[in-house]
Amino acid sequence: MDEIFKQQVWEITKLVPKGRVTSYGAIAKAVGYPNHSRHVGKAMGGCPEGVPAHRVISSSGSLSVPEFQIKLENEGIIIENFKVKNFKKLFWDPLLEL
DNA sequence: GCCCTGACTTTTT
DNA sequence: GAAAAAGCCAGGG
Repeated sequence: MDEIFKQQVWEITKLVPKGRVTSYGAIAKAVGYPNHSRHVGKAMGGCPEGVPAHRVISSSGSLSVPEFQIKLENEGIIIENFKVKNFKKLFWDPLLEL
């Protein structure tokens, strides 16, 4: 994947409002790669400080990284059994902001 | 250029 | 609604 791709992914991720979440697929679309949701995840693996990667989860509302539960709860997001409660309400689509 | 892998998604049971 | 399978594309060996 190109560095540009990562950069864009991180930019979008940083735009996610506090207390909200989004999905890999949504970000993938936002950066212009609708079917590269996986690579969004890979880009997250090398995300720098200041990027709220914990707000990026799968489209089902389940946490890819259980560890993020703490941070999410800290932002006011309710986690239940490794899944985001009220996911539909908390879901933030990057495309709406572009 | 083939094969495996991946913080995924969608469809089908 | 949860679990399994198929689909998707780019990178690395």
